[in-house]
Amino acid sequence: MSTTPTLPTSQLPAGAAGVAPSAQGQLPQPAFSPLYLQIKGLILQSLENGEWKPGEAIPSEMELAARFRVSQGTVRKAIDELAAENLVVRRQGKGTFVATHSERHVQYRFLRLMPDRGDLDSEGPAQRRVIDVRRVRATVEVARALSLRPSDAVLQVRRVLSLGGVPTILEDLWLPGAAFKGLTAEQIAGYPGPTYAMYEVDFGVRMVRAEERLRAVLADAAQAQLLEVASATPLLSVERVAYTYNDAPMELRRGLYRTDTHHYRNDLN
Amino acid sequence: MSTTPTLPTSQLPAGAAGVAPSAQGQLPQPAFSPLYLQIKGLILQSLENGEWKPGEAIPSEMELAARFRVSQGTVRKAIDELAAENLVVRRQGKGTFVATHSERHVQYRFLRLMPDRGDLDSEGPAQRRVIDVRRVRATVEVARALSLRPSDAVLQVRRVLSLGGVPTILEDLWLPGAAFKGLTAEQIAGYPGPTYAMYEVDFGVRMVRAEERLRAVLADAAQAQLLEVASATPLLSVERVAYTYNDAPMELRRGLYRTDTHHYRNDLN
DNA sequence: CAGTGGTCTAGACCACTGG
DNA sequence: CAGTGGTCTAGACCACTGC
Repeated sequence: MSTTPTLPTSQLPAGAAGVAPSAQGQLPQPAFSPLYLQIKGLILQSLENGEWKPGEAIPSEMELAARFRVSQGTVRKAIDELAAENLVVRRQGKGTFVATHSERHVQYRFLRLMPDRGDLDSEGPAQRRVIDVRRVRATVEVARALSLRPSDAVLQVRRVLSLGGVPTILEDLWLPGAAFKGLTAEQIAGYPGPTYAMYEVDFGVRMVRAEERLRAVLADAAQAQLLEVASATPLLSVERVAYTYNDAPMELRRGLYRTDTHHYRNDLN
Repeated sequence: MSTTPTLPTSQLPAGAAGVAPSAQGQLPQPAFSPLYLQIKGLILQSLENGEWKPGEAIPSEMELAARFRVSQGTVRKAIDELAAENLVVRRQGKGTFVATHSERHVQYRFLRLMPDRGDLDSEGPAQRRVIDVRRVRATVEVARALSLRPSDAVLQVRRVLSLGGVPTILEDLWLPGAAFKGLTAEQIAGYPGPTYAMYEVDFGVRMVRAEERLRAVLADAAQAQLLEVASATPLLSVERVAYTYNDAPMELRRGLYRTDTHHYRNDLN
């Protein structure tokens, strides 16, 4: 990436603001897009294209300003939004880095389960026990959640996570077979770090956001056994769809959380 | 500017009361505070003092810039943060307004329960049925959550919310007796709008953020009857502490949500 | 020390709202 | 039309990091 193939839609003015929102558009949505949003889009494209890999630094604000022929302030505002969305991380004095799940600090980025006393760190690293990995065809529900066709190949994983030595989470994962070809049980069980970090490293899939739906359910016999609780124990069901860039769903996950010693924490504002 | 050659380590220009980040502390944290954060603090103070009431407009950016003797950009950055925290709302062409729970748009600001199909609006307004209001002494748990002394007076409310005609949420509320003196069952049941809006209007208490802890539990006999479900039905327990300014807790709430037709939705990023 | 992100200013102009 | 928030620029300086 040295020369500059950028300037795809070629709108970036040299010295003037503006960017002709639209000629005499009769559309109900003129869709005025300020410059910094266009810059944000361009940077986003480079992130998606893998021009900079997770953990790497992106060019400095000055460099990007020169590249896009805008002022530093405009680049700054674009990066501000990307940072707010956790797509990049700013580090004063060092640079701006592509966010990654492979960092001690942001481990368990999507896990909201907390012990009633203390914090997750005090319980040591989570123990993963993989129960089952199999290739199946997507059910209607899985297909819809992952934007696949029913009967498309899907990897299904079942595992138990133990916190502080106690089995606490029973999870079923569904992954599009195409993107995760060759995934093995050993990979899932043995990877040192978050599973989402493994997705990045081994498959180039970077999860950017997720949506969860929570319900209270009763443990059936099989679930109760795996979690070492009585049958009909109430469990917190957490259904999660995780997305990469462009709102593309890449993982469906259904977790059953024991909430006798832990709780799901959420901050509202 | 006139008399402001930018200020090294914190300080406010003439006129406004400074905030002096910290005395010559020997702390390892020098606590450098940029100008815009000091301005934010001053605006925050005015919000707390009630200089501008919920729903009212605050002075324009230009006015505030003049008042604090800083540039518009600095005021802007301060307001940006306040807007990000939902303390104020910006409206282009109109002004910046003190956020309020009394708006159709942001109704149910803290309620994350969604019908499995459709949205909350499609079910019409929630029906409130107040079961009980009484004055009690704070238990140890309630006292801790609300930063009170045990045996301090507390208002306890029990009510059932029905969505689309179906009883869906059983809630117990605990409010500091001092701040909510005179609260009646009629006020709670009859107020047209969110309960948090009633707190604002009738008691001058504005909730700014909240923390929730979720668990899966089983309905006991009394709860089951009120929610019209079988005993031992799994329910989502949502324990919420709501805070006003200065992180002062002003309400403890424990909701039991039916999750057979609804789910608790959470977006992660 | 140079390079990075972070703050602050001053001024210009644009988009939106309401009278 | 005037007033408000929103965008953009250019330049200066500060705080932090690493060599």
